Amino acid sequence: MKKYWLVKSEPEVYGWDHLVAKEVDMWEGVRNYGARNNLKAMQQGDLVFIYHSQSEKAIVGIAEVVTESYPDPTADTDKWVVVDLKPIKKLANPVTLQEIKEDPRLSNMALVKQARLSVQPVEEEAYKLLIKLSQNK
DNA sequence: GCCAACGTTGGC
DNA sequence: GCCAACGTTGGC
Repeated sequence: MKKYWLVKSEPEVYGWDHLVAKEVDMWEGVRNYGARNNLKAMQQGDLVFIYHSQSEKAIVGIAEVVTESYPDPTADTDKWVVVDLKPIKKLANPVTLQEIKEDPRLSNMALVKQARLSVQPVEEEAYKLLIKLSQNK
């Protein structure tokens, strides 16, 4: 069954536009065990929200997992992994952290409760709702 | 730029 | 293996 995820990045370092420019790219640099476990659970075809932290604090686009996890070639040990992501589409309107916090139906999202987790699962209901929010403007 | 939250490291 | 100290992330 298809699953949904959310990954965070700082747009100035590596954001949605970088991914679009590359067409398909490794999502690398995850150095956190919780986040890594989520990366490992990703499967081909899963959908991934790209969230921009810091200056933007909004979900900006959707990517698809094209290759499930494999060892991170940029790491000096083999305990870290990456996945390959392909941008699918930019959201019509970004969904901001503020909007997410204001919606009680989204208050249990890891994004709200565990601000620092850089790779996190998203419930299917939350996914659908976020898509709606991105269109209702 | 500050600070809270949280993850990691290292001494014991 | 515990826990204090430290470092990093990210919202404000």
